[in-house]
This record gives sequence, structure tokens and C-alpha cells, in this order.
Amino acid sequence: MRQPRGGAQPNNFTFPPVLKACSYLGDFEEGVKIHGDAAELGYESDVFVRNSLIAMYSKSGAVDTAKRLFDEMPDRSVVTWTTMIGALAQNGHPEEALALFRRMLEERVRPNRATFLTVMPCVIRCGKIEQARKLFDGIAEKDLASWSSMIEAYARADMFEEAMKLFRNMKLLEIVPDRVTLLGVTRGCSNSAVASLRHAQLIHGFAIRSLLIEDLMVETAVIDSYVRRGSLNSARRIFDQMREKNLVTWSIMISGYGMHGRGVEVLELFNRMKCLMKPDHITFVSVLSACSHAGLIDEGWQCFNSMTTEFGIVAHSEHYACMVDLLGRAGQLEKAREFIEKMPIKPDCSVWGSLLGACRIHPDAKITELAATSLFELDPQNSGRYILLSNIYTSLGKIEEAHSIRVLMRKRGVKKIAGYTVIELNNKLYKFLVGDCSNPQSDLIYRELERLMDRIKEAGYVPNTNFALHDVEEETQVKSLYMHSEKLAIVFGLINTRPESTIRVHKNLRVCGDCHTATKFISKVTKRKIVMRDSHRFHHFSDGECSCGDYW
DNA sequence: GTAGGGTTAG
Repeated sequence: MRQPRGGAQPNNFTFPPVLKACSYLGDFEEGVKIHGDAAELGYESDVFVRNSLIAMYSKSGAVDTAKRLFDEMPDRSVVTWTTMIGALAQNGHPEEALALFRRMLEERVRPNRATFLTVMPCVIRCGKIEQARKLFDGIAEKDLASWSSMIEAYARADMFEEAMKLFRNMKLLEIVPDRVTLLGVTRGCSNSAVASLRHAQLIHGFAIRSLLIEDLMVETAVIDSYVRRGSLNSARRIFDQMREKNLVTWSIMISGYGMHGRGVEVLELFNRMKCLMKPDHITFVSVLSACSHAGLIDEGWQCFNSMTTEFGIVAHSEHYACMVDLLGRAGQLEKAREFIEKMPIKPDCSVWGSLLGACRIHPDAKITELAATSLFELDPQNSGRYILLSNIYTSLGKIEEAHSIRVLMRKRGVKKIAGYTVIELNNKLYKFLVGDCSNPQSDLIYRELERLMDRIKEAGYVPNTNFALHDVEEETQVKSLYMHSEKLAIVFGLINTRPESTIRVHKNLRVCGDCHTATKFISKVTKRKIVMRDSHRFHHFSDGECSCGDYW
């Protein structure tokens, strides 16, 4: 035992705060020494000391040591369990954390608010949202943190309506949301297909009234929600008036312009930003993907090169994926393949996904095969890629292969995500699935759709049955295309809005190729502007053209 | 008198 100054002996009350201080200072070497002292003085088995040791080892990343100390304990308090669950959760083992939580319940230890807050992040992240809600409902005295973490969980699980409901309810109970609450609900608003521009405005309004808008992170998150709800103008207005901006703020605004295909602004902002601060590797992902979305091929390459030469940033797979995307857009598939071959790191799903995406626009049997083989090895459960591959095979005339991919998908138990399109009218959201008849105006919608399809066919639209079901007659294929959720939502919008107004729809997956073509024609014959957000970007349709330049 | 607890915007 090291001799304490003045000869005073530490006791069991001394160790917990001292161990906490070690964690706080990040001095784990000292922490281990103090562990030794505690053992020598016989305090190692004191529950408080033990808990503090578990917490200290957890924060140092030594989760195994923490687990050993936990396992050896004869009497564990609820704090012990919570600390150990937290140790697993914070060291990247959410599944094990949940398993331990279940064990805790089996051993009839009652969880409290702290336990809930510790378990919550593991319960999304593992996709167990109902369990999370049960836990939340079980807490007698919910505090601000409990509400915020439940909202956050809903936002992560893409359940924005529920997140918004809780946000309203907590305010009714006079629990005042703070920045964490607002960041949660804003995240939901940015990502969900059932959130609208009006929601972004509501949240922004609350942020202003509560003064939380003064917080840079909140303000940046609000900008992002405007971008993702389709209002670049609102986003830019806030951006221009901000007192302080950081790398994230700039990156969001740049990638925002990219998502909308606005190349001029992408470059303008990036050039301005470079004079103010040094971009990091994530900024470059934003800039490169923005270049790709906006069709800035040469500029994208310049950025990519300057990233290493000028800024000394090592390229990650996301950067390579953007470059493959750029080459794909330009139709240079062979070059893209060579580029991947020469990569100094192992190409991952994002890179192969870009290559396969390129084949959708520029079908190439050899390259398709190469990308698909690698992808299905790396990520066999991604349903979107199977569908994409099947569509590419169809456009290559390989009907058998296309069919076999669908069969393979079923055999492997890969679940298809149901596609839907959402449109907001008079503050109400309307959701359409493929072949949807649940809307009260369905009869009218299908009649109008039929007429509209005839009109655009006269204008030159040819249905592309690559995107239809394959095992049916051609006429049925064409009919099935007409029932796609994108078309239903757009027609519903056309019927119910003034002739000069813009139609805004949001699809949860990537827009279908035939719907994309049809929408271009619809914008031409109806003289309407149509803005469609899909899972990847925004499409601004006007007078027969789309802002994505037909590559997305 | 001691221990655990929201996570962060790209």
C-alpha cells in the first residue's frame, strides 16, 4: 500500500469519489493502482467500491475486467446491474447489455430510471422499440431524460409520428424539452417519410420560442430538417443569418444543395468554406456526393485529388464510392472497375453498391456480375440490391436470371421493404401503397390516372416494363406499373391542388425508373412542378426534365 | 458522507 500523506487511512467512503475522479481525468493507470490499494485494505468487496471499480474499468474500455468484477460479486445492487449494463452498452455490446438486463429482471431486481436510461439506447439500436415503450410506460416518475430518450428511440426507429406525439404530450405535462429532446425530434423530422415541411416549421418555431435555437447543434439540425423536407430556401436563410457555423453546418448545407442537384451552390459554398476552416474527411464525403448528385464530374475529381494533396486526408471507402458514382454517371463503367481494382483499401458495400447502381443506367453484364457477386457476399440481406439486380437483368434481356434473383431472395428469407409514397394536403398526410384503394377518392384517382397515362403516352412516354412484375402478361405488366405508389400520390395531388401549385411527394425507397420517366412527362403535359424526395435525393421535375439528370 | 443514468448535427 502506498503511504497516504499525513498517515490518514482511506476507508470505503473514500474510494468511489476517487475512482470517479480517475475516470473523469482519464487517468486509468492511477485507477488500477487505487484498485490495488482498495484490495489491500479489504474494501474490494464493498458494493459501492465494487460498483465504482466496474464503472472505472468500463470507462477505460476494459469491459472484460469489469465483467469479471461483476461476476465475482455475491450481492449486487440495482446500481451494480445498471453499471454493468452500461459498461456493455457503451463498449459496443448492445445485445449483451440487453441480455444482462433480461437476467436482471429474471433475478427480480427492479429497474429504476437510471436503468431505463442505460438500456434505452440498446433497445433501437437492436430494433426492439415495443420493449422500449413498455419500459418507458413502466417508469412511475418520468423525468426529462426519460422522455427525451424515448423520443430519440422513436426517431431512430423511423417512427416520427410517435416521436411527435410524445413531444406534444410532454409539453402538456409541462416538462420542458431541452436541446437533447429537440435534437431527437428534429432527427426524426429529417429522416422520416411521414414528416413534412410543416413539421420542420413547427419544430423550428419551438426552437425559436424556447431559445434553444441559440444552440449551434440545434440550429444545424433545424437547417438539415429544412433541407430534407425540401425547403432549401428556409435552410439557406437560417444558414446565412447564423452567428457561428462549424464544419457540420457547412457540410449539411453543401450536401443539401447536392441532394437537390444544385451544383453552382455546392461549389460556391465549398470554396467559401475552404477559406474559413479546414474540411475534414466527412466534409469531403458531403462535397463529393454533392458533386456526384449535381453531375459535377470534373469538379468532383478535382476535389478528390485535392483532398489528399492539399488537405492530407486519407480517402475512405465512402470517398471511393462517390468517385465510382461519378464515373458511373459518366457511363465509364470499365474505368470505374479499374478504379476499384486499384483502391489501396478493400472495397466495401458502398463502393460495390455504386458500381451496381451505375449498371442500372448503363447496363453491362460483366460489371453487373462482378458487383453483384461482391455485394451478396458482403451483405446478403439487403433487399434493395436484389431488386436492383433483378431490374438490371431484365433490362439486359436476361429474364431467367432476373427471375432467379427473386427466387434467391425468397430462399434466403430476405424481406422486401414495402414501398410507399406520401403526400401532404391541408396539413394532412396521405400515404399510398402500390395498388392502393384505401383512399376515399380511389375511383377518381384511377380514372384520372388512366387519362393521364394516355396523355403522356401521346407526348412520347413508353412504359418501361423492366420495373413491373415479370411473371405476367405484358398488358398486366403495364397496368401494374400504373398502380405504383408514386403515380397514385402524384395524381391525388393533381386532383386536389390548384393548377399552379407545386406537388411535393416523398417515397420511402428509391424512385422507380418508370415512375421517374412518367413524372417527367406528367410535369410537361400538366405544366406542374413536381418535387419528389426519395431515399437518396430530391428530384425536381419541371417541363419534362428532372434535376437529377436521370442519374440517381 | 461513497456507486449507475439522455448523446449529441454532417
